[in-house]
Amino acid sequence: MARTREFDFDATVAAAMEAFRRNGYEGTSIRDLTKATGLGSGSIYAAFGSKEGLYLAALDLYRQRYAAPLIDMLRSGNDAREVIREVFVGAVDEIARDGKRLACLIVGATVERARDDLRVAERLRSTTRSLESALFDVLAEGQLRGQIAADRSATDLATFLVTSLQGLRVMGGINADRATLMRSAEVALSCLD
Amino acid sequence: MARTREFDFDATVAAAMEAFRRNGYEGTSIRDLTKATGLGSGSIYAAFGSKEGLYLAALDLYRQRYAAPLIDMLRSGNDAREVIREVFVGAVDEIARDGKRLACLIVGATVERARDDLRVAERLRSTTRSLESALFDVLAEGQLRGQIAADRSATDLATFLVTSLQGLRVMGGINADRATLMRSAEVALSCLD
DNA sequence: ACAGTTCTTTGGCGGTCGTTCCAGTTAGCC
DNA sequence: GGCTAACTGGAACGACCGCCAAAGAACTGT
Repeated sequence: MARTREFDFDATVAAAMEAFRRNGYEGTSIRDLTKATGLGSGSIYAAFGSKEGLYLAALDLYRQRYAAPLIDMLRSGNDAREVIREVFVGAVDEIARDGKRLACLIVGATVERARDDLRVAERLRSTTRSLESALFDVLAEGQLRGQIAADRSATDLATFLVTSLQGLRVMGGINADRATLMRSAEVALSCLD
Repeated sequence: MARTREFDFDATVAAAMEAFRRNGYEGTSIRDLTKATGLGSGSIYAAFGSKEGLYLAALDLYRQRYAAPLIDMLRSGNDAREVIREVFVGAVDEIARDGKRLACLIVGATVERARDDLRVAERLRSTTRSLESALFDVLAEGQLRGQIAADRSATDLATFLVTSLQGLRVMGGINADRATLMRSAEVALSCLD
C-alpha cells in the first residue's frame, strides 16, 4: 500500500464549493482554492485532475446537499400543499440568510458554465428534471385528493414552481430581504389553489 | 481642437455587450473585447477607463435596450392583462431565440458581479425597482377596473412577476425550449386571475 | 530495516491577464 | 500649412493564470 490521504475529501470539496459560490468559476483561481482548501495545487490536481474537475465535484456536492434534500422532502409522502410550502419557505430562508454572500451554485453554473461545459449542463438538466419529477408526483397526487387545483396540468405547475425557485435565487442576489422574497413565494404558491 | 473620435461609440458598446453576454465578465478578456469591438486596447482604456467601465456601459446599454422597452410597454396605457402578457411572451420569445447563446446580462451581472461591484448592484436594484413600479401601476389600475384579481396586493404581484421573469431567464440557460418556457409563463400569468 | 507505492509540497513552466505607455496618425484652429 | 490635441494600434509591464514535474514524506507489506 501507500501513504494514506491526509486531507478530508468532503471538507475539501465543501471549501471549494463555498469559494466557487462566493466568487464564481472564473473568479476563483487555483491559488484561491489552495487557500480555501489548505491543499497545495499539486494535491488538487492529483485528486481532481483539473479546475473543472474540482468545480464538478463542488457542483455535485451542492446538488447532494441542497437539491437532494428538497427532493427527499417532496417524496416523504406528506401533505402535498404543506410539503411544497416547506420547500419554498426553506429556500427563502436560505436565500435570505446568505444570498448576499453566497450565490446558488446551480444558478451560477447555469449562467457562467452551462454554455461552455457539457458536463455541467448535463448535471443541471438532471437536477432540474429530478426536482420537476418529484414536484409532479406530489402535485398529481394532491390533485387526485383535491388538495391542489386540477384545472392546470401537474407538469406545467411543476415546471412553473422550479422556475419560481430559480427566480427567487436571482432576486436574492439583488435584494435578499426575507419578507419581500416570501411575499413573492406566497404568490407563486397561490397558483396551487 | 483636435482629432475626432473615429469609432462608433454605441456600436462598440453593443459589441462589448454581446461579448459579455456570451462569456460573462471574467470570461471575457480585454483582448476578446478588442477583437469584438475592433478597437485597440488603448482606445478602450481612453474611452472607458477600465474593463469595469466598459462592462458598466454594456450593462447600461442592455438596460436601455431590453428593460426600458418593457417599462415603456407597461406605461403605454393599454389593457393591463394584455400588456403584461405581451411582456411575458416577448421575454419568452427572446429567451427561446438566443437564450442558449446569450445570457441575460442582468441575471449574469447579479450572479457574477453584484457581490463585488457596488455600481453594478445599484444599477440592478434601480432597474428592478423601475420594472416593479411600472408593473405595480398597471396592476393597481387593472384591479380598479376589475381586470386583475384584487385579493392580492399589487405590490406582491409586481414583485412576483419580476421574480418569474428572472426565473424564466435562468431556465432558458438550462432548457430553452419555447413551449416549456411558455407553459411556465402561462401559470405565472394565471396568478392575475 | 527496507522496498515499493502513493500522497504531499515546492517551485516554476509557458501563457494570458488588466493595464499603461508610446510612437505615429489625423482632424480642427490659426 | 504649421501647430496642437486627441485618437489610434500595438508593444510591453508586472502579476497572475492553470497546470505539472520532481522530490520529500508517510504508509504498507515483506
